[in-house]
Amino acid sequence: MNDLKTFAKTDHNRYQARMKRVTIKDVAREAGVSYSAVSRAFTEGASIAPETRARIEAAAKALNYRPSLLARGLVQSRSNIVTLVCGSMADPFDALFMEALAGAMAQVGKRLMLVPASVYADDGSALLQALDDQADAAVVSAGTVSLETAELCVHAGLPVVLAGRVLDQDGIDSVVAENADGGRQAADLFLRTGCLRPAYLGQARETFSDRERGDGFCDAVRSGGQVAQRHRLDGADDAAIYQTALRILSAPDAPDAVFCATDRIAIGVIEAARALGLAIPSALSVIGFNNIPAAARRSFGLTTVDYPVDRVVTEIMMLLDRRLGEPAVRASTRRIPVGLVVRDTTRRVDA
Amino acid sequence: MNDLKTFAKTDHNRYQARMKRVTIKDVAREAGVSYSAVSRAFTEGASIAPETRARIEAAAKALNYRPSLLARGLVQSRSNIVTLVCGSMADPFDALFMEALAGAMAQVGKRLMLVPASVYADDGSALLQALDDQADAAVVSAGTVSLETAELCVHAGLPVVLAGRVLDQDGIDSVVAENADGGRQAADLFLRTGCLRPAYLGQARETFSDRERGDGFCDAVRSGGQVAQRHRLDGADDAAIYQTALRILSAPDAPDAVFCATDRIAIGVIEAARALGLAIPSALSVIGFNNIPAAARRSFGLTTVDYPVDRVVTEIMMLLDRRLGEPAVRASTRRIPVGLVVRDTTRRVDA
DNA sequence: TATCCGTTAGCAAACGTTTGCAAGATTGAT
DNA sequence: ATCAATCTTGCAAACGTTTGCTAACGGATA
Repeated sequence: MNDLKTFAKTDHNRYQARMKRVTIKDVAREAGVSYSAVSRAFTEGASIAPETRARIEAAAKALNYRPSLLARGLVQSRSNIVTLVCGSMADPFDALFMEALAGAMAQVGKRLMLVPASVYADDGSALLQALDDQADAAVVSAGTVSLETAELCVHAGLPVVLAGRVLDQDGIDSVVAENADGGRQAADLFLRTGCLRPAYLGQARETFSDRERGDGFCDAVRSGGQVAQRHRLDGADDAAIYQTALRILSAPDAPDAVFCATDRIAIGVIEAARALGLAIPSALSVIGFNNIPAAARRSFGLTTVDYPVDRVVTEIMMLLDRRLGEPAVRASTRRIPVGLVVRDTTRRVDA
Repeated sequence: MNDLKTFAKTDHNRYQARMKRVTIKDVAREAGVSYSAVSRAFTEGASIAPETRARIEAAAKALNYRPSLLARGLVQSRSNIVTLVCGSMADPFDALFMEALAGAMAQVGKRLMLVPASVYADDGSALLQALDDQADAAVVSAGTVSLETAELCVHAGLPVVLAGRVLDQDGIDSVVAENADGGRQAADLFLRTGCLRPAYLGQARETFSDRERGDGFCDAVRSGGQVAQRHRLDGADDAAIYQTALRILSAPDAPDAVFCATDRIAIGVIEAARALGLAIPSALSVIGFNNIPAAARRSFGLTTVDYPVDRVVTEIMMLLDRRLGEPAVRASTRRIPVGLVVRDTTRRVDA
């Protein structure tokens, strides 16, 4: 990607041969009205005679007129853009979340602007992009968001909703899974199916959800009178997942049941177990989190904690709706209930 | 998602308590200069005394000033936004493509605006969003794009690059895989490993790439003196893939080798084969396309045609760079070479 | 000291909309 | 026919920038 270095430096305006845009004035002239009339013709419920509107619409169509969202955004100080600060798409869950969110936004006439957290300094500055864009709102599903940045957004009246973490800052809504409960459910199943050495396997870098899941799991295991190992990935990609799983499963005190922070990790564990000749679920039980489509594949049949992405998106939309209507409303964090879907990587519970 | 119906209708501006934005004028007042000076302080290489610039930057920082991209975009008629018309993210390849593209754009100071093709009428109107946004460019990786719409974009001076298809319209660049060659390579491997009833399995709705892959494959099979079956999915989701595969593999004249339009389809075929007790690769060979991470998993070990997503993104950036510098340049379509990566779903070729 | 040139700063006009206000047109009732 | 009330329309001022032009201010040269 070295050729990109020259990209920004090239003066792309040298050949400023860009066509002049068809503006509201052109339409006005064509239709023989003032240009405020044209504006009104395109605003639903504005005070304009049906016949005039028809004439204007005809003129607009003839000229291929399209309103400039930039100009509109400028004067309304609202852009109909929602900024999504997102991370890697390597986990299918994240991709599906983004798709669902984009769809929901489109339904309410807003569009999603992508900001990859990875290309910004890890100081929460990615979120500031939303401010620059005059975004109507921001959704953060990855990356750091500092209290300072958050404060800035709140102060600027930018609604921010966090997905997958909560921040102790007034004015910042968030929606997260009932992570601890999910962990508890996983632990319960392990205990009830007679697992003796349960373990938790979390992300390489601890995240909010990751910690909650691990805590919920380990606490529940402890309540059951056992102790849980707690591990962490050596890296973020599939190979690292596999290697970590191999290491854990071939250790002297290898677990006989592992609860993973995500389905993607769980699948790596399944593959490592198979490579080691460990029978699933008799010798090793595995539970994931998210219930991504791959978990349901026959190749894996992964028992997992279902985290319904549509519910997440719906909650986000509701929080946004509420805060857009009433900006000063107290911040709230919505907890999405999760539920075990039992497949083939856990043993039957004895009746 | 029924609650969204009221979303747009709610008057979110009722409580227009939005903080007044810190503008260039505020900074100018604070720094004791005219506001054009402030503008220049933020434009690289502008004619301004270093000391004045420093003072202005200090003032800007003190006030938390952030330039309005809307205003800037309006006057420059350039928004630093690139619109991506995209489809479902159910196939990991698409998600990874998007991630890579977003990253590359971020590196050159542009941001990606998501337009889900599915929410727009199937007449190419999704692309018009790019026009409304005053986007610097548009990338289309899904959905329809009509000649009429394309013509409109070209005429408006909006660079459009198509990913995965070519359009016979001057001014529209595109980058596509050497699909036919990939199909040919797959066919050759099948033939050389002694497969007798090769088949192609394409998308539910035929796409450009899909057709090319199928054609390349079938032609090559024919040149080898055999005939190839040609099938099509019954639906788009994983379940439909699996069912279709089941049907094809249990037919009386079931193929003993199937080349799939994508890895995702190929994985479905592998699973169906296993469910039917067909040994891979002895009883059934399978080849996919794209080489997504899942193909390399031990569970699948899928032989596939590698289509390097980074190359695609690089080409797109280069095409964009070229056209931004010289808008009237002739349209070109870049073909990305593809290559077989042989794993475990095909038989060894006899030396 | 007068002249010229280069650098820096400010003025004001764009960019394409929306929208409050007031005037004009239309309607209906008296 | 008159008046009030309602609808429709146009004017012009925003919105927050960039940028061409001009002026001011130096210093260097003659």
